[in-house]
Amino acid sequence: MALDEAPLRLLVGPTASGKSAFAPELALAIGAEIASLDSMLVYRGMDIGTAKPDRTTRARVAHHLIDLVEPSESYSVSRYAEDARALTLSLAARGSSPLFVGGTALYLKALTHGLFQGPEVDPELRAGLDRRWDKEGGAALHAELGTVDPPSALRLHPNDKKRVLRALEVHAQSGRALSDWQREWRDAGGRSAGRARNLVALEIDTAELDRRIPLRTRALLDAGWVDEARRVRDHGGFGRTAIQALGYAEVLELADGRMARAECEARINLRTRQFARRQRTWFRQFPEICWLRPEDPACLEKARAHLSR
RNA sequence: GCCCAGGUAGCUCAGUUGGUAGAGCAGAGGACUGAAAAUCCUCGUGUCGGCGGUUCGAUUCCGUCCCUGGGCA
Repeated sequence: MALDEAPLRLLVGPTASGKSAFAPELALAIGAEIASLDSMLVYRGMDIGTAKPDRTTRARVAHHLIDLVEPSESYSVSRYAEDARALTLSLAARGSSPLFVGGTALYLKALTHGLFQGPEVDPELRAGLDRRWDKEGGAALHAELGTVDPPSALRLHPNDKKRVLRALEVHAQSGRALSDWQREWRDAGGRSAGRARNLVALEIDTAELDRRIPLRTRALLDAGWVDEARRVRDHGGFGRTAIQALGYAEVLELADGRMARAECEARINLRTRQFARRQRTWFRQFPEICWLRPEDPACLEKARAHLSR
């Protein structure tokens, strides 16, 4: 179908690498609109802590896949894949196309490799498994997974609660092993596994990142992050996924006087650096990435050329 | 100046009844398909403060010196 023929164009990079500043220039240069590739920009009202692009920027270039749900709602990679697909179709219908920009590697993989058509989350089922994990212990549930889905049990560490529970959940819902779904998906080539894609990433030294992160944390706090976090909590609250946004838990402790400002900043800086490192690990899984340095005067031109291949 | 408690991994500390030491955190690497800014796994040689002494052997015992807290003057 037409959707799968259009090459994906993406700009990725670790947090604080300068994507937000660079993206509008690049989007204008290639005649695209920006589609966020970020699991935390989807929440309305979480603007400061997630460093969401501001109004001025969004007025210059249209930004999509931002502010999709309330923080109290759960969002997920499957919803993202659907939303991204719908957006691509609607842009195509008016002769435009998206430039995906962000740092959520799982969403990137969902875009490039697609998702198998398996069962969605069943909150009650999952809650029940969660209770069993606490009561019977992870080893017992991992052993149980070994009887219904040996490949997944082999692949997953017994302590990997999140994935062990998901694998059990998939089997309980569909009667099929998660590994079956995945194998079938791989064998079929995936819905868009072969889809052409042009991937550009911003490269930044860890020393420079270490310099920028504390400045960014301080700037976000000075811009009113504490009030924002309080506002979200007092109006609807944080859901299961939104509360995972880096720093909000710490900022709420600061708001309640349970943590000092200096400690709060230090803690957020630490977690941000660790996050950036995990992102680096992820991006190494995409050998086709064209790495560019933002300080290179020809960066924009190189990115434009790479995405226009 | 005297008394007490400490000085062990980048940080906070444990420990060795004398046979050259290990946790947490940090850091590095890895994994990752409906929670992903999440979650999980792997990786620990460091003059055990300095110098002497006792000993086959000292980080451990003894002496002395230095440093850091606290107390008394």
